[in-house]
Amino acid sequence: MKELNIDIYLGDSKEVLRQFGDNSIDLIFTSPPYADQRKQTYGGIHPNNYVEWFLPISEQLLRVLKPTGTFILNIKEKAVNGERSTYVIELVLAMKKQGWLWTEEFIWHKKNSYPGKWPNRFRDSWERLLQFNKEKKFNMYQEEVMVPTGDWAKSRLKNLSETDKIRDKSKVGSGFGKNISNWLNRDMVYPTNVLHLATECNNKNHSAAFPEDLPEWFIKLFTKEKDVVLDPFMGSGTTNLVSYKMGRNTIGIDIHPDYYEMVKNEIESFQLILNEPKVKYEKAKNNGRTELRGKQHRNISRKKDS
Amino acid sequence: MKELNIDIYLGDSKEVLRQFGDNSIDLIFTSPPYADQRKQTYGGIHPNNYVEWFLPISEQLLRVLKPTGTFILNIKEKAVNGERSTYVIELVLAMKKQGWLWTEEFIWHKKNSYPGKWPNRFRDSWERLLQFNKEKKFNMYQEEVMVPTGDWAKSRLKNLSETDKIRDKSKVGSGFGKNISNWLNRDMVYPTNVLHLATECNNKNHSAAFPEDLPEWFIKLFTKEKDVVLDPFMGSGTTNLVSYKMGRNTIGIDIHPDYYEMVKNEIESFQLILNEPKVKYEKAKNNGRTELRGKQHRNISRKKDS
DNA sequence: GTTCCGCATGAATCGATAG
DNA sequence: ACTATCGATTCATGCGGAA
Repeated sequence: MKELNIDIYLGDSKEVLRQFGDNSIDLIFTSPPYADQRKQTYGGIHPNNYVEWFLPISEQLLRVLKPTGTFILNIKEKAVNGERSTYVIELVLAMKKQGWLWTEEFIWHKKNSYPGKWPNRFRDSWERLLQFNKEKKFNMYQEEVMVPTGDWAKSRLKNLSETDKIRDKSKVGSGFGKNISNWLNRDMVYPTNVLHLATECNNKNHSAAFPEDLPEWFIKLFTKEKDVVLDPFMGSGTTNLVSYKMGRNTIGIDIHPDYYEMVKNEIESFQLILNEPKVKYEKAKNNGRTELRGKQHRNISRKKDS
Repeated sequence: MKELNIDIYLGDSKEVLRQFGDNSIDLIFTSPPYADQRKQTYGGIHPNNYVEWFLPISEQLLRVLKPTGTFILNIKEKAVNGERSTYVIELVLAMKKQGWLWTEEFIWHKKNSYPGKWPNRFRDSWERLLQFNKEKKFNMYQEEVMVPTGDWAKSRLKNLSETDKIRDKSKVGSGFGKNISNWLNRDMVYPTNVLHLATECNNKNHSAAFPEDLPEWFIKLFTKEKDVVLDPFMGSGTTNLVSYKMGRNTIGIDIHPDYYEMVKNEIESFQLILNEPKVKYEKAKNNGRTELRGKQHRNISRKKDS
């Protein structure tokens, strides 16, 4: 009998993270608030202060990440005054000085980017997925994200989408949609470092910053079941919910009480819907990791039959 | 009666460029030699020295570019010792200090990237196309690169490319986009900052660093006919040949004699094939710009009926 | 139940206006 | 001069209602 945990915390990540032990996280996947020119906005960080704001947090992340773990940072600089801001690339350099290895930069090619027309610029339709590691050797389960080969898959998938109305995400790019891999388990190849998927607009009454496919792909690639996935900027909790669905333990932190409450409610309704008939719920008991937790945090656990 | 020039130079760009006047170039499109870890390689620059090697050249480029002009730098850092090198992002910061505006970063998503498999990374299938400008206002002819609208493009453009795309390329003067917009002049939308082109590998017996579509797209976007396109790292001369086909004046510089000779021969055979029946050739006469040229350069001009 | 059309909605960006 | 706010522009997607 095993337990899966979703632990969410209300507070500043650089403070909350002190509660966690060294080398305890397998994957950090997060999309921090992007820099905002407006200084006094709720949650906005000015581009000029972004690096110094982020470094204390990444310092803690470096500490809690396992040596075999990976940190994926989803971010994109905005255009300010006709130029691209440089705070992201400055952050990369600063994090290297902090001790991180900058292993790779994935590209998220957004199919439906925000519209608009300007005399000097086209629509911004991609974001960075910066991969950082502590060591050169890290866990990577490449087979989990293999995709069907080009020609054969194209024709097959075309018929599929015409008949079954399967969404575009199955068709393109880098291995999203597990139904495909079930049918086409031959002629599979490894994906590339360009991911091609759409931004889900708003499925429910809350809008996620990124589609579920995005964290799902990296969770498959860098963790196995029972591993621990951390999102230090939880937001609407997409990373944590996806992790939980995929059988990973997960921790979310956010400084905004409304996000905290929203995810808390989301988890409850989510678990009720998913597991009503078969699984029994209970409040979490204390175990090794829970001893360190602060009062604010919420811990929801699910018993799994095994 | 107008002349179109292809001028190619043998020499170091930072020296050759001194011959050119300020504010005389409309577009710089180039793919410089990538950094190479091996110190003594022919043409290779060590990552640690890359920025200091490039800055004297970009200083000249900043001088010769028109205030309304654009500099597109095609580059991608390699993975060295398990990490992405940082010389490209350091170069961006250094060029900003030099006076350049970092306007945009396009992504070239290569459809067929270099094959390979590694335990800690996937195939690299994208490159950066860094856009720099002198002023916030610059020439941009966005209508020239419009593309068919979404759903439609997938089915129709595919047929197009299979049957008629090759014929379009071999045609002189008329741009690739012109034909499309004639046939599909409704439902056209502006593109994004992600380019999705295949890498042509087998055009001739020499392999170009990038497909012709890539410089063609930026030449259409940032220049009009009779404008001047410069490639300070000419290589096999793709940028210059495409520019010439599109009715732009073009200048190429390369430090390697074999590249210089190859492009020289290429230009001659290219022009013979293209214009044999109708156009007469002659050695270039001196005009205003030619006065400044050194002995090494080669100037080929074509008389156009008007 | 399908299919199709209309409409709201985004991690956007610029230029103008107002303080 | 410098900064905050607002309107205009634009398009892929998902959803709801209608045929």
